[in-house]
Amino acid sequence: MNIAQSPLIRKLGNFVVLSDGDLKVLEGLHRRRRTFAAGRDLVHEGQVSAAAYILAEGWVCSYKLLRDGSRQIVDFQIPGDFLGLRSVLFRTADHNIEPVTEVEASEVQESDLLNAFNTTPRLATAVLWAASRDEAMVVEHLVSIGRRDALERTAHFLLELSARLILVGRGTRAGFACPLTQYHLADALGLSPVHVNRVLRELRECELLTFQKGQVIIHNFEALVDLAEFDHAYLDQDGPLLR
Amino acid sequence: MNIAQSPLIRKLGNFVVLSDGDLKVLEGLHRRRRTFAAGRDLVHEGQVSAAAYILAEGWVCSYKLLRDGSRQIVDFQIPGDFLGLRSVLFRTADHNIEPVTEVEASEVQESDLLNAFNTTPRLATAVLWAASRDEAMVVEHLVSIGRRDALERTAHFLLELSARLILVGRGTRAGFACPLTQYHLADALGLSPVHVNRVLRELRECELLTFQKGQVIIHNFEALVDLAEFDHAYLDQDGPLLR
DNA sequence: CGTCGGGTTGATAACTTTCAAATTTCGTGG
DNA sequence: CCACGAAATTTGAAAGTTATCAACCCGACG
Repeated sequence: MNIAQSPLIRKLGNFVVLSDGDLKVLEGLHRRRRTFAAGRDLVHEGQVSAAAYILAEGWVCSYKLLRDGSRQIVDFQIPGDFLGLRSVLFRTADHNIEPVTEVEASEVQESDLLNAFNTTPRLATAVLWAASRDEAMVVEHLVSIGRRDALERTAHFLLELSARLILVGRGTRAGFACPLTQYHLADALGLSPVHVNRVLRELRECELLTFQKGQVIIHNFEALVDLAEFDHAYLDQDGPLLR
Repeated sequence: MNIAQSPLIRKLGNFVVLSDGDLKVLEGLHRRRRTFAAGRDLVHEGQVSAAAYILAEGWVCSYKLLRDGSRQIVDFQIPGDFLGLRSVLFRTADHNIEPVTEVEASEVQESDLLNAFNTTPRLATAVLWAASRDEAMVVEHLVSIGRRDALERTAHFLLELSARLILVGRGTRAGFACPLTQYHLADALGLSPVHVNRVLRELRECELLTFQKGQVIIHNFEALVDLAEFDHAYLDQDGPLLR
């Protein structure tokens, strides 16, 4: 794959203008490509992990397991996202990571990462930015679960996914391919799978969006945004901020 | 106040051993002390803010407001915590900050902060650590709201507060002073104030803990930890990690 | 005193889960 | 290409948890 097509570059390009030098360094991080099978945990809680990953293809989710067997998915990562940045800096993973689909990712050693940051501060800024965006997403997720009802919450979640996918060229306002099951949605949204099903039906019947057969089709973007009180300021930049 | 008593230093000291040089730099950050009245927002969403703060005395909360007037408190900050680290790096606040009590805080300019980091990398590590811990707390909060029922959730929240307060010398395993109202709890836990009241009653009647008149008294620490599935690994270090 | 911000309680309503079962989809081997 | 079994989706009914509404109480404070 041409480096310029990489979803990471595409994403970072929304935040900062990357020089040829930046691109070269980024390319360097993309050696050591690895593939992971769906379903088999990539990282488990408590694991003393060595590497971070840049997701090139496929989806993963970060989650925590509770004693009673229920789980809470904290976040999904899609192409262009970092995996385990924090685990690298702090040596121990505080959550599990499961590939939702087969995944291709570049393994990044701690030293290479720090090196890249030292060489190209602009890159460091961009990555920090991305990390900060991820944090903002977790906060927004928290707000959703705490104060939005199931319908709003689901709509918000799918809109956020949509915005993120558009940013890496994997979706449009009309919809996107989505490998998640209703169980994934349930674990992410803090709902039961059965209720997720009903909510999806309602969204469909209101002609807001359809989620079927791995496809999300957005019928009425405006109405969804309004329903979910979705504010994409925290995801979308209106063009690069650093030039 | 003697600098050695500062809650920030006390907290960071749990993560890294601070040299005299580190302490000196930290002390430098503590000029420009300011006081804020309870209830009047310190930062509001969208504000283009300039400074971060180190909380010396009092509690604040970070929250988001929804259209229907409900709010979700994302986190509380207690003495020794940083305020608005992210807003400084990214220029715009994505949430509101309200003092729960009267607050004393040291204003820190972006430049001073970056300067301190450059001078004393160990300090930068410690602060990063603290920031990372905050992130882990938000994640744990998310899990609570998503997958724990009201009782477990409340217990977990109060245990976490307890652990944090102990770390800065403001509490013991037996309890702590807590200026929060039941409304604060409700907004943090994603519950209604009425239900919080009932939950607190139940915790009291089960002789687990009492929350009354601004005091949290922990009657049965073990049972609470078990009920809440509380794992303080993410808060407590078993002694400093960097020497 | 009267008001106001908390706290407390009961009754009812709303939302979501759980349980159970049927149906559809999808990957794999025949 | 079809059959089969497992996984995912769908639906109904009943139960459970939490929210809402409506009072009432109490102590602080002007």
